[in-house]
Amino acid sequence: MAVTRNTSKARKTREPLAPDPALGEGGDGGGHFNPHLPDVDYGVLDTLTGYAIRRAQIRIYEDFVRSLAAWQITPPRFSALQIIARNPGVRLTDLARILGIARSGAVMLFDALEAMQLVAREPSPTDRRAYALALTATGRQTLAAVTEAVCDHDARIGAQLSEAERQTLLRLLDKLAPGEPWQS
Amino acid sequence: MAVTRNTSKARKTREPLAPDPALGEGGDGGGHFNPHLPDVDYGVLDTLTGYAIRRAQIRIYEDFVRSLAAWQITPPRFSALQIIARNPGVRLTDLARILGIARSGAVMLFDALEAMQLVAREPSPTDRRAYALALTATGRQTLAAVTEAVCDHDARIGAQLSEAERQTLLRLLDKLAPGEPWQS
DNA sequence: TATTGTTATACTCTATAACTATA
DNA sequence: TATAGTTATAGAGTATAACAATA
Repeated sequence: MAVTRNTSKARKTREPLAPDPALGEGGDGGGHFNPHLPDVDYGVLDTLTGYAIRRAQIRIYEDFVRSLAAWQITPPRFSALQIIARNPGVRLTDLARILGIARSGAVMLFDALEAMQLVAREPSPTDRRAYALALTATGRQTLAAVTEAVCDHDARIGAQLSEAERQTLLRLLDKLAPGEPWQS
Repeated sequence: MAVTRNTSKARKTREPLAPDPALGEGGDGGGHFNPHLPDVDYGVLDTLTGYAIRRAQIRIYEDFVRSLAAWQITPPRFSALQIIARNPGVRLTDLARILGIARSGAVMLFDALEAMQLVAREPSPTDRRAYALALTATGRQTLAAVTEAVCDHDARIGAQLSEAERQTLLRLLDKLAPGEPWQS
């Protein structure tokens, strides 16, 4: 089937997905990731830029999901909400490209947010194939609160750094990930 | 079933998994992730430490997998090989804790490396329940070549940075991800 | 009773490919 | 012919829970 906007058939909404079972406190991998256990020789891993970033990313992801659990908001969902809020009328294809995921993934991500009443598909004024993605009123209110929680989380993870250090970190990370791929 | 080490029944070896279909050049998400498209308003995302790290991590992961495709080595596989090489006799439970994954995941990861003839289970001298994990002769040779390729990759992604900047980056990332979780 | 390795199962995420409607 | 959105399917990766052997 294709775009069912103008038919009476209700769209199949997807259930809001669980935030991330990887972080359940229950049993096995339940604890917190410790990036540097004592009595362990990490070898070359300790000298690699890539591993240092991976370590940080795991910890940040954990804290993000914990901090936003009450809203069922994960990092990709927050990114999508921000992009939609700041770029009104983006299409699903745009969203996919911006987030670096496949179009089908963008549809699933958006469907989850739609089931949470945070976003809606509006008709594109220029292309009858496409939708203009938008936040609902609820979505705008929720995003305001969520953004505050995300900024709190981000401040918490950066608390060990001075503001000057944090700016330096952002600048160096930006240089690390330029627009064009690195030369092979 | 439990530990079948001393029986004649052959263990079920797992096929080496494909490196990561997410990076296929074929169709949809096939291109390279561009962390900062023009004409897109990223809003608060541009100010978040967490998003900057996520951007960098995606790009680094892509380049890692591309660089190591010939060996079928992914970041988790490389980490596991390094840990086993530098900490002879670690058990599967140790490996899981070090890498921050569940024990069942460590088994699957190790099984994949075993199917590639890079590692082997040796009897633990002190605990008949456990194995002492070790590299095979092939594993040691392969790891030497793979480590060189990984270091080349890491140098490439850090090429935009001076060595002083790279050291600063590592130091700041280390401060960001300390041993203990951040205070809620 | 607790721990080690193992297996079964489930779920998330992501991709590829085919399809409909429209450009 | 190409593009937008959708769906189906498949795969990797991770988790939880139960189990046998051993501590």
